[in-house]
Amino acid sequence: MIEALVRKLSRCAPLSSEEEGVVRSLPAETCEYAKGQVIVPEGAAPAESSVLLAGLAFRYKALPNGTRQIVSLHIPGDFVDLHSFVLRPIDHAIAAAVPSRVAKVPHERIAEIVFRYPRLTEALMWDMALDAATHREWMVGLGRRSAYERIAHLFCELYYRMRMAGLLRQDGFELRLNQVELGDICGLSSVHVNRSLQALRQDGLIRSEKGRLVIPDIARVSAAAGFDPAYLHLIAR
Amino acid sequence: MIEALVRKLSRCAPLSSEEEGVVRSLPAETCEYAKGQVIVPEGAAPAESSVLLAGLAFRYKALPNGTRQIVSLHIPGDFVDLHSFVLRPIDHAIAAAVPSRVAKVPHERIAEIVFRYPRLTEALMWDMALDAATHREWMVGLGRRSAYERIAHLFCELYYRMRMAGLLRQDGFELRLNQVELGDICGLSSVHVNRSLQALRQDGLIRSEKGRLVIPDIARVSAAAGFDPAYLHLIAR
DNA sequence: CGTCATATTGACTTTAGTCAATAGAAGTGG
DNA sequence: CCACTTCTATTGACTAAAGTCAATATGACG
Repeated sequence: MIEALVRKLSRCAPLSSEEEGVVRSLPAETCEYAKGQVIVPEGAAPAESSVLLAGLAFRYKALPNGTRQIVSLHIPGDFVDLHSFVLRPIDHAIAAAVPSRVAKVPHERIAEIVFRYPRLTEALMWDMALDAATHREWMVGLGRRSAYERIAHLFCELYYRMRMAGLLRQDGFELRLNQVELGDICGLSSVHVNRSLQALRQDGLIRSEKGRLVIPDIARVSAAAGFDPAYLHLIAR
Repeated sequence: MIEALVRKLSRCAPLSSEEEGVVRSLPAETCEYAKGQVIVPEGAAPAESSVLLAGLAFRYKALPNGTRQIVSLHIPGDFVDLHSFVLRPIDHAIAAAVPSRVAKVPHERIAEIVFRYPRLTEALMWDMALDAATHREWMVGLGRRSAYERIAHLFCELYYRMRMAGLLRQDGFELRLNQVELGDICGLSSVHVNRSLQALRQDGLIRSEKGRLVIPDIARVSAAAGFDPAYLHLIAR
């Protein structure tokens, strides 16, 4: 399912069929990871970057006091650590949130792109920039939004990203994150996540089915969260 | 003072003198901005990226409720919005914190680099990646550190960045940010910033002189903040 | 000397965290 | 399919961190 990456990169600019072929031929191998397994440990200097093909992965930084902050969440089609091509060692760990399949792209292949395919290089830069834009939106949530809004905002973001990746199924998508993990994303304790989720359900904004999150009215949740999808640079699909 | 950018980019990999020349010739013009002036408004799609030559600038996102979150702070030598080359419109505003001089680099010049100078392209990608790494460290602070630690951490980061840029003067540096701005960086109210600063001073970790911040013992502040400079990718100077 | 911005303080409120117990659900081996 | 373990969710009682509001200083500057 490297196609998801091809589609994502073509959101930067339409790719020629040659360029698409280059992207398709990037993976050297694919690896499977179990739920909770570390894909790249913090401080490692991998010789390849990972593309998530299936599952759900996140990047996090562990603190000396035993807590951690999850700094990004990745769905299929995401280049999880493209930046490790230029910035090593990496400043965070990467782990699988659920059983996941990952394609490994050797850094030499990326170097080749930078040498020979400027338009594709721009697409890679675009992907890095999109990642950073998402970081910024998360910072806003962590710094200035209430617990309720943070969680609602995260769900809105995932709703649109899942939709873009073709993973939305009648107003809902698979999401197997527990409340501790949601807390590590939103900078909250799991107890407070629990209470905020209850409030969101009470208000009819979300419905949780086993491993699935349903958002019956995305406009209402967006309003509650102060969510504006502009930073995701979506395109009509 | 485009030299600061040349030096910064060569932290990725040594640049040839030709490549250095290319960087030096990037700016098309330089602009002056007054304290508080907006350099690029949120939602704009500039045709050039800004390099800070002198002063202090920050990027921020404004929220509907009137608050804002500052998402990055820039010192001379920083490419403030390199990403606007590939990701437009920009998702945040850029403003001068103090009177500042900014060089404008037309995006065509960057495109030229991507077409003809792969090693320099990698250096630009490195700069983008470094920006994102800083975003991530800020996320950790916003999500998981106390007010006291957040402020101490910010000061540690600035200490090392200033030192790298050659702007450190006997354990201190110029820093003209008021407590409201510090609050917008750290996700705190100005009142709480005030109290945390008092605690930091009380503990002998910092000293504030008019427009200057002095850190007599960086090791002690680093310990208090849980600061590890690895994410800044410093090099020996 | 007065004005404006900024810093400081006190009193009080709110949000979110902590701790500990209980309840549910999911998965496992027999 | 059942008993059992284990993880996850939920609840209550209490604490602590940070926010709010409003008043008062302080300081830079024209």
